[in-house]
Amino acid sequence: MDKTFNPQAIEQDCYADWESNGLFKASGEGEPYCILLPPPNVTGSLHMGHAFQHTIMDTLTRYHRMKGDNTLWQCGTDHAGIATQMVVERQLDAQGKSRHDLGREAFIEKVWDWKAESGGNITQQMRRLGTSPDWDREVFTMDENLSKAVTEVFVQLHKEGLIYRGKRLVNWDPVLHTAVSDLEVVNEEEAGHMWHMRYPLEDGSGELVVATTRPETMLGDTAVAVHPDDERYQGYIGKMIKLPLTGRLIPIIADDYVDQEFGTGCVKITPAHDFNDYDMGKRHDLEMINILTDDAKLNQEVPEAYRGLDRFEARERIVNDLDEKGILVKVEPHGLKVPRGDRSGAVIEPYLTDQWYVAVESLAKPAIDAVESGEIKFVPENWNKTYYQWMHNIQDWCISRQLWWGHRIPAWYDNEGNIYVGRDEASVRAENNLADDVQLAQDEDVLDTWFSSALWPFATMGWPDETPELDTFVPSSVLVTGFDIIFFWVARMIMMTKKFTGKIPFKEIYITGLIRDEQGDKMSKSKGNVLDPIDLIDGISLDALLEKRTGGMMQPQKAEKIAKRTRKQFPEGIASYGTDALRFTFAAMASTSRDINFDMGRVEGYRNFCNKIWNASRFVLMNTEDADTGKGASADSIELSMADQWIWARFYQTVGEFEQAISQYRFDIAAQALYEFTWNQFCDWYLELTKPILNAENSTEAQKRGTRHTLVNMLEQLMRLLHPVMPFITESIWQRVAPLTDCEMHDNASIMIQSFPAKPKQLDNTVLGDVEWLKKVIVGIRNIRGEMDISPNKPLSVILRNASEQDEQRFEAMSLYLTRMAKLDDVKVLAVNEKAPPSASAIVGDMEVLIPMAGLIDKDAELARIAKAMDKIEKDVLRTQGKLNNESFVSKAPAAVIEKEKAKLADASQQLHKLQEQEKTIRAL
RNA sequence: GCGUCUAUAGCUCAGUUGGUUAGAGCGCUACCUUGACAUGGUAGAGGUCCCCUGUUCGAGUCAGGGUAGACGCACCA
Repeated sequence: MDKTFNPQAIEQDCYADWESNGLFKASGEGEPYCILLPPPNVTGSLHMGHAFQHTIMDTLTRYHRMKGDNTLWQCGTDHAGIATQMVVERQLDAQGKSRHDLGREAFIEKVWDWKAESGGNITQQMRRLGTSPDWDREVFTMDENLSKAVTEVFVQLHKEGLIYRGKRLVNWDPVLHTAVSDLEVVNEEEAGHMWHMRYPLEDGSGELVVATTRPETMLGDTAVAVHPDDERYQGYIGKMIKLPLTGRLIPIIADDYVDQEFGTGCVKITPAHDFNDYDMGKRHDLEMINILTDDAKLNQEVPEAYRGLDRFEARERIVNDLDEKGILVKVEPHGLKVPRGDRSGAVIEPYLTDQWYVAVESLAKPAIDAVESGEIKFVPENWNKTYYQWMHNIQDWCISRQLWWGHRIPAWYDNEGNIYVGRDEASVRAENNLADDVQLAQDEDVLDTWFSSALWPFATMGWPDETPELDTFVPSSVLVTGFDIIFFWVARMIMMTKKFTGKIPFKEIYITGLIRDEQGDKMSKSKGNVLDPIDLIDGISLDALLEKRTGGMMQPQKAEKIAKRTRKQFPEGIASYGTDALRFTFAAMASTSRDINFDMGRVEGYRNFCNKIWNASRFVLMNTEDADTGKGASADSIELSMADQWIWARFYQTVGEFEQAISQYRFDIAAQALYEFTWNQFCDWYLELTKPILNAENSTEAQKRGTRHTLVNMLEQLMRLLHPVMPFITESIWQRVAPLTDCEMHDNASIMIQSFPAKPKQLDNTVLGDVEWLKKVIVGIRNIRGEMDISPNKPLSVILRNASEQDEQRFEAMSLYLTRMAKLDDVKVLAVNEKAPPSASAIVGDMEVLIPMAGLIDKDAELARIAKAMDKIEKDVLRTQGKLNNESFVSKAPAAVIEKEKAKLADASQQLHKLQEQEKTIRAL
């Protein structure tokens, strides 16, 4: 074995073996345990958020597999309609072509080509992360079977009237030329203006001043509204306005939507281009004049001068013209929320089109109930409030997209404009008795990507066919995902799964935090702070990292700043930390917090942890590989030392802590337990405690065998415990150590399919106390050495004063450990009344550990040390006395708490007394 | 406007139903190349738990108010 851990040397081979041996498959035995992978974009690549969530899912999957559950991690990828289509369109654009030049069929073929080219990328990266989903069950949302489910759901919902087609105002992206759902629109505060304009009455008897942030929409105004109770305008209601620039006559109407306090209290109404105006238009039966084309230019409905102008250009022209005509009263700066498409960044237009909708109200009810009843639990729990808030105000879902890449809507039109929905054209004809000569054209639109994602829990299990997987793995056990897609995905899966299977899709929803950079900023290409998980695994040179961060930028002017920052943070690039260190980091950072600032220092620390494990194993193997480890030996030929018994007891405590933490999705606590045990107990103490036995001349063969037996078996079990989080290093070490134990080894033996360490029924707690005592004595002596500046190499004589019977027994039993680990050449137990020479001292319970000062210890230094210790304890004594002297504390606090305080006071007073005695003795020298 | 979250060591974060002296990692200081490991060992320093008021025998933890910041939803003529 190498002296330092080298992850590259082991990871790839390991994975190939697992996969080719079929170890990722559900066993078919035991309790079902299932996790659904949130399908990543098929042509995407693995980012830190994926790596984080996948680590958690894989840890759960591996843990449950080892626990003997029938464990399935169902994986797959998403066709990601808009995102993928945009990528391919950009490629075409580079060749000076648009998708329309190719035509629908050829374009879609291009997308499939792109999928074939880049589609394996993210799944290969997942393999690098060590994830263990059942790859043979991998599905793609546009696979035949999933598409079948999509059609089936659409047809059934349509039949029930829950999918309908309607002309309504939608969020229109004028760059992508498609409708998008409410969720795909982000409203950001931007600086704008408020224009006030005079609208003259038709009869010339006056005017109303209206204010707007979008003056160009005035060309589509079909009313002006005032509040019905507004005294200022009582005389105006019902009169007509002559709309400037167009000369159209529009009514003044009264509607209590109008806020009298805001602006002038008069609102221009443009029903075809504003959601509120649309509602008002419906209420008052107003004309709806669409003045825009689908790329947001003014259309034929407007005066000739403005036709064909882009909306922003038109705004300028109209404002100018109004100003010239004296219609513009004033312009004020005004902050407003601007709706933009989350993909294109374009300003979204409310636009009147025909679209398909899902009527969600009846679907939402059972989905709300499922969470309210506790059948589905959010972890952390308060996310259910976010869920309820959205679900209780849910709007119908616009599911049609004017794209080409996606599931084509299963609807056909005849020449009369009749719509037929069905599984395919033939069944539409059959079901509707349409003659062969009736021409049918399929709807051009495709479905929102999230429509197919919503079916993930059951469509991946074979629905609409009746399959065993539907029975076994629906509901799945837990969904691991981010809060950013609770509405997009989680809520819709609950609705659809309830609707079509009658079951919930998952029992728990573990909402992870969002990975941010070390300063708490979101990672983004434009900020240049993106970390690629693969680069943390393999390492990357500074040059390559700079190229990655600054190459092909949308805003090249930022490149220099990014390069500077990158050079500063990674002057030598990024080191190779290996998968296990990265995974451990993610686990350790997975607390309940919603933002997780990724700290490179943690990765480095856990890389060191891997190295520690590696070297501990090296030590174990060095001492056992060519020796008798008691394999197959009878129990009576193996003599376990106190240290051996202690480490087992400590180990199972840790197993308990780990399992408890995992059951609550506290991966940070679980990781902490693993780290603490492995480093601070196993390495720092246990391995050191084996050395005296292995090296002592007078150890018996049974004792040495016992120690070796514990070394290999402990390490073997520890690897199992660590395996769910750190699959590679544990497999690699396990392969070496398991043959030294009684584990059954066959050709395809892997740690992956060993059972998880199980706590024996009885744990001997007495050894725990014994070894804790030993540790205290050793630490006390080391402390004196450290603070007195006595070389660790200098052997010391030690005297134990006021030792109880138990102290003496413990000393007898562990003197070998004590003398070796504290480097003592002599230990003497002082008899009662026997005088000790002047000494430095450490206190362990009632016992004092004395190190004679002669020739070793500086009087002043020891006095200083005692003063420091007394200071600490004095404060303690005072605080405790204060509490116990407080009558209300004594009368009101629970007895157990008072007892504790009393014991504490007694202990502290005794220690203080001893320190005072020591001080007197030393001062007298 | 409605709702959610965060504030603890220089940095990144734990801290359970209120109850020992508030913890970890990194960083820092001193010493140590000891046959597993310097990606290491030993010892140590470092805290006004954001502020105020309250409840309580007792508050980092609970309540009210405030400050600073993050996010979601709705609305903004």
